[in-house]
Amino acid sequence: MSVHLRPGQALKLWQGVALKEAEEGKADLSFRQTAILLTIYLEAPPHTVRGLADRLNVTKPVITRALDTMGALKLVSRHRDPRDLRNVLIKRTLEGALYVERFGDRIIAEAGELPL
Amino acid sequence: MSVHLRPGQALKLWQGVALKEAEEGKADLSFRQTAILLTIYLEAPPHTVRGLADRLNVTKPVITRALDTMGALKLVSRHRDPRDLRNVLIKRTLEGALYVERFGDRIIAEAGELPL
DNA sequence: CGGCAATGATACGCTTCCGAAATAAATTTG
DNA sequence: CAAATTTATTTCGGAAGCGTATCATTGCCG
Repeated sequence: MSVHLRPGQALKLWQGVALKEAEEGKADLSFRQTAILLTIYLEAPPHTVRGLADRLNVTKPVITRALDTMGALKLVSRHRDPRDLRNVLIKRTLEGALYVERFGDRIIAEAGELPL
Repeated sequence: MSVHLRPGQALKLWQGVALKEAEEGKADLSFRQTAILLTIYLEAPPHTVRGLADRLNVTKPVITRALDTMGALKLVSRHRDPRDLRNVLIKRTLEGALYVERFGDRIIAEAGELPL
C-alpha cells in the first residue's frame, strides 16, 4: 500500500493545511523555515548551523536568523558544543515537539478529508 | 482507496517538499502566501481581495501586499472588475499555472518516495 | 607559539511584511 | 442628489528577512 496522490489531491492537501496554518497560525513560517524546523525534528542529531546550511543549500546567516526567530518562539534552542566550542548544537524543545506533532496531525486530517 | 498517511510519513512528505522548494525555490513563500496562491488556482473564480481576506481570516492589506509580491513574480495578475469598479479580480497567469503544476508534481514525487 | 582554517554571529543597505488607521474611488441607499 | 457603505490601497512606525562581507572565537597543525 503505497502513498498515491493525484495532482488535484496533492494540491488540495497542501492548500488545506496552508489555509488552516495561516488562519490560526502564530508562526506563518516560510518554506525555508519549515524545512529547517522539520529537518531538526525528523533527522538524527547533532544539528549545527553549518550542517543545516549545507543541507538546505543556503548561507549561514539564513540559518542563524531562522534560529533567532524560532528560538524566540521556543521551537528550538541553541547550545554551545562543549567538545568544540565553535559549534552550536541545535536542540529540540518541548514546545517545538508539540508544534511538529500537531502539524503532522493536521496533514493527516486533511489527507483524510480528500475527495477520492 | 483513501489517502492514508501515518504521522512520520506526513511530516517526511512535508519536509521533502519544503527542502526542495527551499533549495531551488525563487519564491520561499510563507504559509499565507501559499494559501492565497493555491486558493486562487484551485477554487472557482472570481477572486477578490475581500473574498480572499475572508477566506483566510486575515486583513485586506495582507492580501494586497501578497498580491503585490506575487504579481511581481508574475504568479497572479490583477484586473479591475468592469461591473463594479471597486472590485479587483485576481486572475491566474501562465507562469502561475506552471508554478502550481510543478509544485503538485513535486508533492506527488515526494509521496511516491515515502517509506511504507 | 604562530599562522591558518573553521564556525557562528554581526553589520550593512535594502526589501518585505506586519497591524492599525487613514485615504480614494465607486456604489448603494435614503 | 447627498450621505452612508463598500472596496482596495496607502501610510506609518517597527519588525524581520535577504545576500554579501566582515568579525570574534576556537581549534588545528606545523
